[in-house]
Amino acid sequence: MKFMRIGELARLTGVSTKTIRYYEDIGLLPPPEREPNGYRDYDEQAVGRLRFIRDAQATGLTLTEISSILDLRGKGVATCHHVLGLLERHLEDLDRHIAKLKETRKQLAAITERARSLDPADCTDPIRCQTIGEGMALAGSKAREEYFHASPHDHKDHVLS
Amino acid sequence: MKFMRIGELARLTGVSTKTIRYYEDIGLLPPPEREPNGYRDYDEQAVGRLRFIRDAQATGLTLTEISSILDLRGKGVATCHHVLGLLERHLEDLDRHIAKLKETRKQLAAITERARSLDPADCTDPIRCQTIGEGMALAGSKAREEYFHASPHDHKDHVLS
DNA sequence: ATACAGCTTCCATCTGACTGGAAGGTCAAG
DNA sequence: CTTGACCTTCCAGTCAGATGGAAGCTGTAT
Repeated sequence: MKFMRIGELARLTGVSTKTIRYYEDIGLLPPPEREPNGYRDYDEQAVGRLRFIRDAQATGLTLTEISSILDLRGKGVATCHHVLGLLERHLEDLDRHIAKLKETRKQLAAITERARSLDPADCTDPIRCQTIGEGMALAGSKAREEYFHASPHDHKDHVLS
Repeated sequence: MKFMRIGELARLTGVSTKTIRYYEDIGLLPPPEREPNGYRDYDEQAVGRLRFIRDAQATGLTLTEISSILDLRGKGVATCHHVLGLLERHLEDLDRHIAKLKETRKQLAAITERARSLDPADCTDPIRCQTIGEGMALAGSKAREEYFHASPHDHKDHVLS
């Protein structure tokens, strides 16, 4: 029964084929059926699983942790308790994390407010902008853009022009 | 004027001495004064800065980005509107991220609660443990409706049935 | 005087999560 | 029958963010 190949799965989930194979290598995705020609053949469960991986990753779980959650299948009581514990711990982490985010957001907002209140005419000195922009040219990690689902345009566009 | 050595700073912030030196290497922390014997001598500003780094890092900012933000704060200069734009985007990202985390937290909490409320003795059914795993998947992905439209409004049938 | 904790630099190594590229098989369209 | 888009494996490289260890100095306590 043919469902979809790796490229289709990649398109549906936004995860690259490279990464999908990598997930299979590390045991995060089960090896799918193969077509007679050797091509991977995924069912639609794989889509859900892959999307869950993406979402869980965004809440701060590592791939290893996600793997242990997904590996539950048929493992019985111990795993059940294990995962429940994992979940509870993660909830606490999440609460702490959210609290910190709010606090830091406040600080960042203050910095932004101060910057905004300065005279825009001061922006005529390229050296100054360059100084501030240094390191920002290096900023804009791809991983983070995924994490925040930021708009696709590069941070470099905003630096030094 | 002697304030504190690297070990004390590490204790106050929960950041290892190794990591503190590493942050200095990459320009995230300014080189501190030195005692006559060559030991690093930090003032209490360093504590705030290091704590800010930790918090900002927890929001998903890279060390490079944190560095540029700290430069902006430290110099008090710069009404480079591009930098301002970057900061404002960070804020928007943060708001989205916080909102997403809160929602995920809520869903995870619901699933955890249901799992916890089971009689532990009932946890002998491997299928049930398996369905906890599936429930997890439901928690993370709203887009999943596309694939489980069969009973989109009765999640309980998918979770811990 | 010697032990010991704590500091120094320098350099190598690790982990997590990918990402790239070579070398080659598959298959429908032109 | 070749082109081009996909697919395969395998292995190496990258990047961020640390972490470990060697070799050696400092300063206090027994």
